Amino acid sequence: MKTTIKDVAQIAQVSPSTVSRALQNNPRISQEVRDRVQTVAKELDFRPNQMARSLVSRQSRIVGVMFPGGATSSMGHPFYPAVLRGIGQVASQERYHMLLSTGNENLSDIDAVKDLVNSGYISGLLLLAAQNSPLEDLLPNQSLPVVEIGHPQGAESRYYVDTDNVRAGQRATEYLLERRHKRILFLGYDSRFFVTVDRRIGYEKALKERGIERNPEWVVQSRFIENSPDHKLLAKIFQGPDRPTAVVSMDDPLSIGLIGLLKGLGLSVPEDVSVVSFNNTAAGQYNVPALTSIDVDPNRLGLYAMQMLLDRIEGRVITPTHVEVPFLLIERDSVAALGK
Amino acid sequence: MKTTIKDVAQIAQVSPSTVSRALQNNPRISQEVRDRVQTVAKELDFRPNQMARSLVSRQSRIVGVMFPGGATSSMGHPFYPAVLRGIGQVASQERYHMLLSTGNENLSDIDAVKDLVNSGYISGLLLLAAQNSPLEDLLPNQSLPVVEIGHPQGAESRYYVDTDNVRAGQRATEYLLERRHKRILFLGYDSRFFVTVDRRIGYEKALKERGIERNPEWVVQSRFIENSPDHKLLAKIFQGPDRPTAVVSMDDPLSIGLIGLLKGLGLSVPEDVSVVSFNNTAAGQYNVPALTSIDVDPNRLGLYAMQMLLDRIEGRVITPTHVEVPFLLIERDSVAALGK
DNA sequence: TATAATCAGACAAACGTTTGCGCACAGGTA
DNA sequence: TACCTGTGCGCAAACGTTTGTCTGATTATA
Repeated sequence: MKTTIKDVAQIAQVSPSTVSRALQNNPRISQEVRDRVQTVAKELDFRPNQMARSLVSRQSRIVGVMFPGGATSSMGHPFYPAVLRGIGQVASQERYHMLLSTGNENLSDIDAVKDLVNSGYISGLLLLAAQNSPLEDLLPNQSLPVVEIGHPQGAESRYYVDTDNVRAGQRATEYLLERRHKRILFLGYDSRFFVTVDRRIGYEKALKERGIERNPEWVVQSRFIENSPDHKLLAKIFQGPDRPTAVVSMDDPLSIGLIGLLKGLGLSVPEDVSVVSFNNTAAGQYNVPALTSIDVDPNRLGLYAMQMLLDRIEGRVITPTHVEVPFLLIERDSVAALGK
Repeated sequence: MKTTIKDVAQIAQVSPSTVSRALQNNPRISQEVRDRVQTVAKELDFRPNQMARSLVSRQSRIVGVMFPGGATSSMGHPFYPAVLRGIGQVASQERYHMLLSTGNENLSDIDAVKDLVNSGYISGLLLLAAQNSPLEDLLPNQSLPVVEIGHPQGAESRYYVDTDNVRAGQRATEYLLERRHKRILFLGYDSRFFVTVDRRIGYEKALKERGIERNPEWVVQSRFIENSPDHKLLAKIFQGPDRPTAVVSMDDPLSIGLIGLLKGLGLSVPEDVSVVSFNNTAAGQYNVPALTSIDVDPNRLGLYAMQMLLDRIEGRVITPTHVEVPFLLIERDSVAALGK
């Protein structure tokens, strides 16, 4: 039998309520009794049942962490573990736990969140929102603090941390422009994912500022370079006479796939085609050529998000409703300057 | 206000206990009432408060997942997310949640586990045990099912899933022996980590079976190839006249570091030195040369462990107290056969 | 027809805490 | 002496469920 508050109370010769207060250092309890209770509690290795505590206090020291498609699918990409790591860092410091939500084929993400929220288990929610979702519907209980990681479209009132993907896309493009590239392809666009939408905006902005006409056919939607339809489209584009000399690519794995495809066409990187990639993964780092890639600092993304969430849970005043985490362009070997 | 069982009871004109039973399809409730209650519950979008439910039933549909050193440090290596992914897969199917434990500098792993166990939050525990720990002490509540991932030394009675690291080490070594290598170095030994201890045993076993004398100085403990003391030791070994022609290396990042170091010495892989690595990471896959590496299938490790844990939690009979997950040697470009 | 057996549902206790309120006792003031 | 004010602690309700036991009604048995 686990030791309960009653056991402590009995041995310390006080009532359960006194034990409860004594352990919280409530000033209504005399120093003497407080010491006695705490000693007994320590001796019995008493650890309050969080379930009971949470039931009445409606506070759980657990935050829900919702991965799109469940942890199952997300964990495949190093971005998510890195975010989780950031979250874990502050969770650990503040003695919070993380409850991972798991949507799957039978259980939509939305239902998974609902379950999480209504379960009463969590006192805050971290939403890794890759896609936009009607969050309002998700949260019958308006009082639950939510912080999103990733930009929630059209809802400025929400709390979130994010990368400024417009600027990131712009920066990637400018980096190539500065090296005299003019024919730049944008690879990995997907209207469902706001990261890519935003980066595309930045990409087009950069082109426009240099007065370069953009070619809509050079925004390629492939996320799965290995498969055929996009494969063929890309092959066609790169076999044409006015082929792109550079690519802004949404993800390192994608870039690596692209490089393989180009090699098959007799084109090499960076000699024939330059590539600026995103996410700065280990795979990209060790690739040959090592990828020049924008690091969006997922670790810090998680860290800030968790801090913000905790501020909200514990009612600390916070001014900003969102924070931007700076990105960093890591220069490696996949970009060459074009001759004059 | 969230809708409670009482709200449902009132509207369905029955008592709370009847609602409870109706929702569990308890046969003591007539079909008619059952239907009525369920309809009302659906209309109100009633989701039982798990906190309350768990308090009385002592069942939470949450399993604790304990990473060594907290999720914080673990998540850096792709092995752990992959395990988590496996766990998540079956958790998702069975509508379980994962509660991540987070030890840190102020809170030892042991205390973190104790907290987790006594919190009452979890009904099972998955222990990613890299190092041995006095598990018995950890579990005052003997009734909590625990499954370990990784071999718990000297406690055959526990439940665990594991890779047969002795055989894996042996296999890696044999793979080199078959290619006529005789001078083989073992890199990354660390007595605190049983994986490496076991693999070393396999390594020495393989050597012995071929009648090759083992050189204790060729078991190098470095895990941090970039830093100096091990760095120097390795440099010295590889600059000697009878330098190793092959290496069994405990981890892909380590191997990549080694390859860099060798390059600095004018030695190239696989021409001068062959490397068989472990963990088959993306980084190793894209490395040049691509690493021949043993995949220990962490995803399946997590999957089996979670299945085993659920079997125990839900009281299903299970015969084996542990299961071995097969490993796979992935052949790539970091090994060359030695001439006759 | 009386009695037992069965059935459907209600009642209430319990899970282990927190917390508002009440009460006794002490000391100070009138 | 009588009254007020604090101080320190206990009592009991509450959180939202589950579950053992009880009750009243129906049906079966003798």
